[in-house]
Amino acid sequence: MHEHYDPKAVEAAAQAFWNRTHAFEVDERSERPKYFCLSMLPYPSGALHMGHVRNYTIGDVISRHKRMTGHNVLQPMGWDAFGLPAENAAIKNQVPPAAWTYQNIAHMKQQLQSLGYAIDWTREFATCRPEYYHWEQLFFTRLFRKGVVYRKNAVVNWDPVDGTVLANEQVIDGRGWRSGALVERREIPQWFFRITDYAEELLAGLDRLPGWPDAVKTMQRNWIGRSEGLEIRFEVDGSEPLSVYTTRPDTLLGVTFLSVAAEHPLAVAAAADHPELAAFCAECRQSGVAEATVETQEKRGMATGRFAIHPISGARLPIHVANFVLMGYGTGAVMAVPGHDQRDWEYAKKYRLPIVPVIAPVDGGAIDVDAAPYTEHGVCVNSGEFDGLDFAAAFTAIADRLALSGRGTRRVNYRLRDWGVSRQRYWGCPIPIIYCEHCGALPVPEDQLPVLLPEDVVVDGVKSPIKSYPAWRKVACPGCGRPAERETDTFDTFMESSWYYARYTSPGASDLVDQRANYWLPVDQYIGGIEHAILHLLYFRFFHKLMRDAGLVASDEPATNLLCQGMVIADTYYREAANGSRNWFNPAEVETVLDERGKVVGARLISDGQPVAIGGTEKMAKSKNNGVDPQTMIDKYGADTVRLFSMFAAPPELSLEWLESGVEGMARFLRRLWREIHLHVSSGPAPALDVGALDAAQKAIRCKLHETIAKVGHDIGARHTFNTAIAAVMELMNALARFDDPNAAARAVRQEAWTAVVLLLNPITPHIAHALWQALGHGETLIEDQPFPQADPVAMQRDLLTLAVQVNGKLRGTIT
RNA sequence: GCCGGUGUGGCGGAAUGGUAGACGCGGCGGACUCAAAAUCCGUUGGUGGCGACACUGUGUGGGUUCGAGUCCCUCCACCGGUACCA
Repeated sequence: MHEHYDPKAVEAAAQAFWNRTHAFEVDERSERPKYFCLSMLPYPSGALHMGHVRNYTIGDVISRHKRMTGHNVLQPMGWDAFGLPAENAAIKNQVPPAAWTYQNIAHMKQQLQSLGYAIDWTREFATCRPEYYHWEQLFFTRLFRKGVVYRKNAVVNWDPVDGTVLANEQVIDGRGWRSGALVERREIPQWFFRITDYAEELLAGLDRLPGWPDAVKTMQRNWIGRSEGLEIRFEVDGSEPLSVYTTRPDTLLGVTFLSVAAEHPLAVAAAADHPELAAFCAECRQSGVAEATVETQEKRGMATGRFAIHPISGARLPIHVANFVLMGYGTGAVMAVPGHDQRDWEYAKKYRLPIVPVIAPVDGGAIDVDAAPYTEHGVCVNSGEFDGLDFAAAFTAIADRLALSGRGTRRVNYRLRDWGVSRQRYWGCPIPIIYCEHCGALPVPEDQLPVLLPEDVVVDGVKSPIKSYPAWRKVACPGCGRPAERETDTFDTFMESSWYYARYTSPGASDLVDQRANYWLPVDQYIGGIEHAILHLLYFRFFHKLMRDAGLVASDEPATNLLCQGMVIADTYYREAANGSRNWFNPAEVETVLDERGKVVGARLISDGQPVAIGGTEKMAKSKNNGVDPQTMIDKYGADTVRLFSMFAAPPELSLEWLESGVEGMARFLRRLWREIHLHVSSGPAPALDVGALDAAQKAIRCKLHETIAKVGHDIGARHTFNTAIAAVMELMNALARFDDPNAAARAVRQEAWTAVVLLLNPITPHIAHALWQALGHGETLIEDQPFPQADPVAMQRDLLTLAVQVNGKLRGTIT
């Protein structure tokens, strides 16, 4: 054993050993129970960032720990390789998206490997390869035949100057990010999945996922947004009736006006002979489609001059066009009850529309709807025959009354909308559809799949290359053989990430998966960022149910346990230029100025010694230049130190602040561990441990050891609080370092203790554990095949206990 | 706007409703050194006191409890999502 810890040599040796012995390749032929540990696959953006390091280290710690507790552990890795950034990079660097992507994958794979993760690399794939998306296309054509997918119009952000569709991210302050043109809403035909057919099951399934965080389940529940209400038909003078949905039919008599979307047929018709309204509608369309944009913009509207008839009172109600009502979400029309709805109240105040109270508090208290809307449930007033009814009774009475006249139907409604999967972009999986003048839209026949995406293209940032590529587009109709055209839209990249987990189980299968899927699935532990709480994780669950209904998998849910890790953040520093723009400096270029207590009172740039402003601690991002490159850290400190800090600095769910002094502390810990074990090993061989012959101090050390074993096992295995597990090992090491008893029995205690420490740390810092395991006399073996230490309850029995004495909740002394 | 989360020393954080601040970083003092680095030892929430110790302290304001960082309500700040970033 070397006297000094040399992470480079230690890590190279351990990784070479794992590669040589194919240590982490697994299959289904095992006596052990299976354990599928999955981390969300990375988008190959160019280089690994700290968020990846954190995510994959958590997964690796869980994987290695599970293997040491007797499981057959699968930990795979792949690449979510389609997406918008590749097209942006293509324009900037004049490289085809495919070439850029493959280059990034090669680089990032090498970076991941330097971190020593226990990954079965034989199962790796990139989602942009036909060997992968072939099966996605096949599945889509099957779902098409089954009726799960359909085509309809949907709104997109339209850049009228570039003549292209923009992603929400590409709309900055209502303008296209390249052209600067005011963005418009425009309807175009797109492909949809009937996810709303699964709304009820997706909702109910959440109750059977005890291993998922409550926050995620709550967000998904609210997103699906099941509600019970009434669909009400309002007759309209000289026009088709308007349908609206409400969850508050008890307020029906308080409706004083209706609002429709600018794209609503009624608005379009009314605008035809009303130039002012036409101008307003055009203005309403001049906005992005993002919900956050629509819901936070100033609420505006205009009367159409049309009137609806109240289905009970017969009153004439003005119909307005409003910018906060969107076509395609619901019916594109809403009824307004300004007395009992905040938004309607504000709108009525602004446009001087009547506000009528029709609900009063149950306790008979007075309300003034002119001062503020009363939005609680109560009893009906000013509602004729319904007066005095509470919410439930009024709901029933009004529903029955409207049902009789054919003007209302009870309906369960979901906030969830069908999943639009069409994207007007190049770098994605081609949608396998052919359009024929005579036969309509037909799926590409199975024997003609995959529809290959050409990779050698020039991207100009305006139009997808395959849209202006006739040789690719023109094809014979699979129905009648006459000339036809391919769909040139590609899939939403959430498609690839909705089933990749299943593909890992069945490399080489001639379908999405084969029978091996049912050995490995469901995923036992899924790990990824909380930012995926709704969209990805809902599509992921939905796709699993689609695969189940196609007979491909047997389970109902894709993953039984979910861990959502927080962001990685770092300090930001900047100088303001004369024009107000900020120039950001990387934390590595800056040193902080401290007061006499060690509090940060300022910062200066190392290169010129002049002050820089402190901008707060934020998510690592290029825009703030506060990213810390994992590679630099690995080169400087070694992978184990980087892994250790990632796990120690915060519990996994919280954000993690990257601080280099903290990293140095972890390096110090590993050096000290190495030195202590070197000291122990060079003190000579340890005799067998005779528990009955130990003195009090030796027993106390064993007690501490076994308490630590119990805590670490619980913290890693059950709580996933790796930070407290590491803290416990540090405490133990501090105690062992102070325990300098030279006699033979103490050496035996130390041998037991250091052996356990190495095993406890192995999931977190596997390279140094590999080296120290050998140093402790075990030869070059795979520690993951050793059982994880088990606490001995006899050793944990304490002779002394400290009790706190409280009087009225205040500490007044302790008794030993 | 709406949905979800977070808030504890100088900093990251710890704490089954029962001794707030484990562990680490930083600071301060010391040892070693010609010196520095590395390493080691001690100390470190605030205020008062020579001291034993006392008081005070977990974003704000209230509540429940013998006892609240922890449970309930209010407000504030920040973070994530908001359906075409992934």
